[in-house]
Parts: sequence; structure tokens; C-alpha cells
Amino acid sequence: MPLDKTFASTEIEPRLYEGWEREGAFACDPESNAVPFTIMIPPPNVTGSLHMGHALTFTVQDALIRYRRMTGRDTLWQPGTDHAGIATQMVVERLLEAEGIDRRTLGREKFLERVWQWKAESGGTITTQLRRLGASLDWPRERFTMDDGLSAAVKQVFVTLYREGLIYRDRRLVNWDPKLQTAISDLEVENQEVRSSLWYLRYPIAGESGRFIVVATTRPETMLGDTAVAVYPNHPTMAGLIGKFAVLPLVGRAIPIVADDYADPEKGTGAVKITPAHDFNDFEVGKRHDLPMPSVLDKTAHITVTEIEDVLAASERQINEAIVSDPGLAHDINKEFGAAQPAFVRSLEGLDRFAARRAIVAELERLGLIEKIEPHTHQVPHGDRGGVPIEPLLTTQWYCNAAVLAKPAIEAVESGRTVFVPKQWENTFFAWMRDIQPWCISRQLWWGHRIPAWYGPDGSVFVAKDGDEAAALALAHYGRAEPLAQDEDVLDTWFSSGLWPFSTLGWPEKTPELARYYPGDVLVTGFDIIFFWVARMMMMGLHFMGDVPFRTVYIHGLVRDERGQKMSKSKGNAIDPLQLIDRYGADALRFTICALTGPGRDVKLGEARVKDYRAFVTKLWNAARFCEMNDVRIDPAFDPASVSQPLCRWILDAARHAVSEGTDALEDYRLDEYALSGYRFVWNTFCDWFLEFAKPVFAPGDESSADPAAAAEVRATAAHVFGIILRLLHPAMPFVTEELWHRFGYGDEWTLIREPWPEAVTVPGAEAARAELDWVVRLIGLVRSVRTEMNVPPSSLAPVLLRDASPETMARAERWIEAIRRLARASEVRALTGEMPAGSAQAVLDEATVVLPLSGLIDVVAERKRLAGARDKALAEATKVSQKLANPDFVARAKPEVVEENRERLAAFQAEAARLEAALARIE
RNA sequence: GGGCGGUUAGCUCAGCGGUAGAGCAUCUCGUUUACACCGAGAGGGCCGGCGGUUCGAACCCGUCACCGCCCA
Repeated sequence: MPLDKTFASTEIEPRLYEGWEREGAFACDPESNAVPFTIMIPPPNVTGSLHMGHALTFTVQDALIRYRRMTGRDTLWQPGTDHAGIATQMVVERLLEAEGIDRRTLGREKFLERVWQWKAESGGTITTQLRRLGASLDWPRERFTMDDGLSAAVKQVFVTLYREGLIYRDRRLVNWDPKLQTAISDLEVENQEVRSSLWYLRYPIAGESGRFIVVATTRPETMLGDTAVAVYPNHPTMAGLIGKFAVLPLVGRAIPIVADDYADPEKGTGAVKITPAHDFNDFEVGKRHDLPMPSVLDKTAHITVTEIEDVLAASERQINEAIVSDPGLAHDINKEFGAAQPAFVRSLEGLDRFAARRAIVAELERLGLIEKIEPHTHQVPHGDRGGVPIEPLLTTQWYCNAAVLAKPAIEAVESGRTVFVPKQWENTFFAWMRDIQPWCISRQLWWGHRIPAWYGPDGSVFVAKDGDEAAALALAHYGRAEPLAQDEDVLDTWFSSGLWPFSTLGWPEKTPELARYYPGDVLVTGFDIIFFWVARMMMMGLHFMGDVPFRTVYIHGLVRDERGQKMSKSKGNAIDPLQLIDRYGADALRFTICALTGPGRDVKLGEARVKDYRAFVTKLWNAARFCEMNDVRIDPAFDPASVSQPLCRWILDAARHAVSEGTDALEDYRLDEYALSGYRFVWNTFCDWFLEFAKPVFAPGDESSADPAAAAEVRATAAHVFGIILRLLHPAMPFVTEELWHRFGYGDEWTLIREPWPEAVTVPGAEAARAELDWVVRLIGLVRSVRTEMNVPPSSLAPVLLRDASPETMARAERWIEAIRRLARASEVRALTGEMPAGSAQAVLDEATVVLPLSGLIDVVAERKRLAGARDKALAEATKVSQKLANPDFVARAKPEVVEENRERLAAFQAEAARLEAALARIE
């Protein structure tokens, strides 16, 4: 059955994919002798659906995997998904909310059941979509970060790091997300610019009526928790206050005025209020000065006065006593007691932080304790998931000592055991790793790996892989059985993702797969994930496997829309890759992505681009149809080394060049160069010239030139080269190439995927063939150009005459007469000996002058102008080159071959100008 | 404030010491053994500014400007 007019991607692609999967074409083979090649998929969130960013990263990975598979490597592209703690919990919570259920009333057990149920029903979306894209993942090996095996790995790692002292509990400030009510790591915090105010507050100096110290703050509501004022040690006007006390307004707490460099005299007033429990910098100051650290905001970021209760009570007592002893003071209480307003403070209990801010500012204003308010724009940390400002909160959490783990990871990159592509990302990696902070790994969520730690009645901690082991530890500790309670928290999702390169291969079991496929070869991901994931895999891999998890980290850009805007659902500029696949086919989308993925560059992708490259898929398909119509069939006996015709030698040589270019590009992770080189070869060489030259051979215009042997050789060569094209393009366009591979009988269905990668084979006589075909192409181009410029309609044929042509040139013209006739619209091609026919257009090609007699069609004035223009251009070039050669420094210092090249160019330009001058003279 | 990247044809981008390129868009012409998702041809650029190194700079160095990201 002949090929349809176009490639019906929507029908053909799913059929091919199912075939590959059914036939086990994606499977790795741990038994084989081939060298393994491993890519670990960055596990997409189980909640996810395929977006453009996925399409980019997975297309790149699939192209690399398919390429290596064809080169004979035993490829493993490890599939799987991530349980995505917060994201998944939020999804299920939202579903429950729609049913009017709160997760807390449901309880932990029941809630987790619901999550697993949701995962079973909806968790497979992304894996189905990956198949639409053509991703050749080894599906039977699919893993999930909450699988039993991977969970065992998580416990093992946790217990080991705990026993090594690299995981520990600590009470310190964390980034608290008041919306999700969990701690989050530094990386999950995004600073957003917020337009707000800078409030200048006046804190009365204790015992010095009417004297104040002014502090500037962006967060007046936290002043309830202030326990000091810091002043720059050598501050010109305020240093004298150091050692005195201020009275904290509203609360009435006497707070020391301490000296600390943190109070930058360049900023604000040179004095800062210190709220150790609600600010990271203040926390450090608080530790340095041994300050109390009362929290005045709870886990939902509402005011709580519990921890300042004693101070409020004391203020109340003091005020009451003073009023009792001197009732006259009642009206002037502010002055005497530093404006303590315990009743007001108590009234704030339970108030949201922003409402509390307004209330406190209003009250301070009423008391005359606001010096001024300035508009102020600053960066406010927000939780990346919840989207609300995070609240530094003093809690006990589990931490991982990342600094220790980071050392070997840094060394591995320094020594080149792992290489980043492009290399500049190594700097980003180093900068972060060298200044790495303790990693908060506990999360106050339910969905995730529950922390394998149990607490005894006295709070002693027993870290063990399960309850029994913990009980045994407790027994040894207490000398008797005591009830234990497991830690309620779960681990940061990235904790389990960090183990992915070895947990998916069966670790901690010593499996053959682990021995064979670790370390992986290349990790492909976006730069936004270097810290979250790449760094953690490096740390964990080196610590537990003793080797880097991958040799190369290929960092690609982000997908943006045509205008360079980040794609996002909220902006409404997101393009759905599945829609593009529906409309244009997966091959078109994939090829577009490859063609646009420059190193370290973002990919600006619009529907129009995909549409453009779909044309290339169609072009390839049509070239196939042309071949089919002309009985191009593979000849099993074909030997490229034995072809005799220049045309065949030339296209084989061009194919060699394309293979070599494409292979080099893939080796260098230059998907763009790979795609574009294939594009140029197929379209601009194979279709535009080779097939056109083949036409007269396949169907000679007149019987006399028919040569069955020559035609057979061209057919066999065409089939051979087309087979190379299909293999070469397969990594970028797996579907159309696979389909044509089978339809043309190169192999069985679903077999191209495992065909050997084409080799760059040199054919004999390639250079001469290249020179010859190059001449023919230039001649045809020249004639076409002149004809168009002279407004000669394509329908009219004209002779192509060659003046002053060498015998060699004339022989070439003879050999290619049919092609020249067709492609240059020539009525005849021959040497011009005598006088030039009147009304001819002329052009120079090497030593010859091409004469086109166009009497009646040409405008002599225009022709003269055209020739003069061409001559001037040649002269200008010649002048440029001769000036260069006239420079003694150039001749003396430039590389000899460059000098020689320029001498040749000068001669060529001069000769061309002379011939054009002669041509001009002939018109007169 | 520190760091990274970018600035080349109308648009998107290659090129990164030795003749300025591609795709798209534009204009003109064209249905000829596949393909109008096509073919042929053409126009279009002081390669962001200013210095420097060099026989020679879009390319290397310095500096400035603007844009974008990352980290404080």
C-alpha cells in the first residue's frame, strides 16, 4: 500500500509506541555484554500532568537515550514518580474540602488511605502522557518514591546519618509556612518584592522621662516579642545609651540596649529592635547576648501572649501598685511606665499578624510613639507552595548536616568526576555548596516518609528502621519496656529524591542492577533544580555509594513563550504539549524542542515554531513518497565503496558529513546542532539537489540518455542514504522514522529503535565528485539568479552558453546536461565559440563566462547595470584583499596559509572583475 | 550589594580571532515526475556604546549602558 499523502501522526504514533513497549524495545538488559548507559529520570510529581518544561527535558533525555541505544549501549532510562509531599497532600486536601471534610477530623490513617486511593486513580496521568511524547522509558522498572523498597532506603539512610551524627534535632528558627503549617527548607522560600512601610518607633529610655531611642522596623507587630535594642558599638550619638534599658512600649518589658555590629549605622537609625524569636538576624543577636526569646506569633501567625504572660502580669502589677499609691498617676501612666498597655496587648490575642500590625501601629501612634513612617519596598520571604509570607518560628526540627556531606560533592566537581554542561553552572553549584546551611528535613505533614524516630516517656529519642528495633533500643536504655511514640513528622520530599539514583536500583540490597547502572552517565535537568536535587543526589550518592551518581550534569534552559515570558497557568500563556502533539504530532514537537535547545539558553517556544518544524516531518514524508514512486528499494548487495557515478559518490559523501556532524553534536549535547544539521542535509541537500538530479535518471526526458545500470545505482544509493537519514533522525523524530523504516522494508516493525547508529563512511572519489556537483549547483544557481533578475519567466526556455570554458568544464556540462536543462530552464547547453548573440545576459563562473541569449527578453540598460554592479563588487573585494596583502605586517605575521588563501582570493576577484569587464564590453 | 547570562537581519537565534550566517517574516516569480506543510530568486546588518590587545576583533581584554535570572 503506497504511503498516504501526509504522515497521520495521531493514528500512527500511538500504534508505534504500543509496539515498542510490547516488544520490550525500551528495556535495559542487565545480562548483556554491552557497556551500560544510564539516565535517571527526574521523577515528576505524581500529581503532575505533562507541561512544556517536561516536554523539553524528556525530549532531550529521550533523544540522548535513543542515540546511545543505537550506538549499542545497554541503555537504562529509569522511570518513576515522586510522592511530592506538600503538593500531593494539598491536592487531596482540596478534594476532601469539596466534600466538606477536614483532614484533621478524618485522622492520619484515613487521610493516608485517601491519598493512596487518589494515587491509584489519578497518579498515572503523567506516565501516560510521557508515552504520547515517545519517551522510551523502561516501564517495567518504574518506581515511586514511597514504594516499599525506596522507603526502606530512606529509613536506612536516616538511621545511618543519625548514628553518624549527621542528622540531629535542634531547636532554632525555621522558615515556617503559616498556611501549610509546616517547616520548610531555605530553598522552598522565595523572596518577593513587597511595597510596605518602614516604621520608626520610639522606645522610652528607662528612668529618663522624655528620652527615647528610635528604631526602624518593617515588622512592627513583632515588637511584642522584643527583648533588646541593638546599637552600633561606636555610634556617634547613641553609643552612650549602651548598657541602659529601654522600656518596651505596650508590653512594659525592660529591655537592654546592647552593642552589636548588626545595627548597621548606614541603615535605618543605627539602632534596631531585637526580636529573637521572629527574625533570623535577631535570633543570632539574641544568642550572642543571651536574650530571652519569646514567641508572640503562633503556628498560624496569629498573636499569642502566652510567652510574654509573665511580663504582662508584672506590668499590670506595677501599674496597679502605682495607681494605688498615687491615684493621680492614672491619667499619666504612659510616661511613667514606658507606655505599657497590658490590657491592649491581651486584646490582641488570636489576631492575625497583619491585623495585629494595624492595631499596634494605631496604638503606638495614639501614644505618640511613632516618630515617622516612610514608604519602603523590600524583599519578603514567601513559601513557594503556600504563597504566603513565611514566619520565622522557634521550633524543634530534624536537621541534616549538609556542610559535611557537601565537601566530597564539591571535590567531585572540582576534580571533574562530575562535569556540568554548560560548565558555568559549576560556579552556581560551588557557590551554594560552599556556603550550605543545615538542611531542615522534617515537615509537619502526613504524606511522606514518616521519620523513623521514637520517643520514650522522658523524651529520649530512639532512631531505628522500625518500631521493634526502636523498642529494643529503648529497652536497653531504660532497662525495662516503656511505651514509645513515633515522631509525627515526615521527611522533606527531596530527602527521598536525593537517593533516587541508587534507591531505584535496589539499594540497600546489593542488586546486579545497582552494580551495573550506578553511577549513571548523564543527568538532564533545569538549572532551577540544581540545589534542590542535583546537589542532594551528589551528597547522598557519594556518602552511601562512595561514587558520584552521574558523570555529566546537562543543564538546559527553561521553556518560555514566544515573548520570553515564563509559562504559567496563572498568566494564561502556558501551551499544553499534548495539544501540540494532537495538532502537529510528537515528532514535530520533539524536533522543535531539539532545534531550539541551545546550551544554557532558555527555549522560546510558540505554536508557530512547532508548525514550522512539522513542515520538516512532512518534507521527509514526501521525500519518502517520491522514492517510493520511483522504485527506490534497498539493495542488500549495495556497497557504497563500489559506486561509480559522481552523483552517488557526492550524496554518499554528503551523508558521511551529515552523520559525522550529527554524531559530534549529540556527543557534545548540542541537540540544536544535531537537529539543524539533519534538517539541512535532508532538505537542502537530499531533497533540493540529490532528488532533483535523480529525476532525469529515473525518468529520462529522451530515450537516448536512458541508462538502466546508472539508474539502478542511483536507486540503490538513494535507498541507502535514505536509510541513513532515518537512523540519523530517529532520536529526534522517532515515530515518522520508525514508520518509514518498516514501510520501506529496511526492517521489521518497531526495529529501527535498535538499529545500529550510522557510521561516517568515506567513499572513493568523493573529492572529485564534490567538486563536480558543486560546479553544477553553482552553475544552476547562477543561471537562475540572472534569469530572475532579468525578469525572464520560468516558462520560457533559453540556451546556456559557456564562453572560455576549459575542456574539463565542458565535459562536466555535457555530463549534467539533463539536470541543467531541467533545473536552469535551459533549451540547450553548449560552448560558445564565435560572436556573442545580441541581447545576451552574462555571468562569470570560475574561468568561464555563462552567456544567456535572451534576445527580446532582456533590457540592455538593466543588464549593463547588473554587470557593472557585479564588477564593482568584485573590484571592491579585490581592493579589500589587496590592501590586506599590501600590509607588510600581515604578510609577515599572519599564518602562511591565511596569506596564501588571501592571495588566491585576490586573484579570483581580479579575474572575475576582468571577465565581467569583458562581458560589459561585449554589450557595447 | 554580589554573581551569572544576554545585547548579531523585522522576529527567533547560530557563529566566538582570518570572506557576517540560518529559520521564520517580507517582496517578486512559479503548479516542472514527491511535497503550496512546495519550488526559484531577491532585498535586509557601522554584530549595544566607548577604549584596548592584535598584522587582523562580532569573536579576546577593560569599561559603560540596557535586559533577564540567581543569591543576599
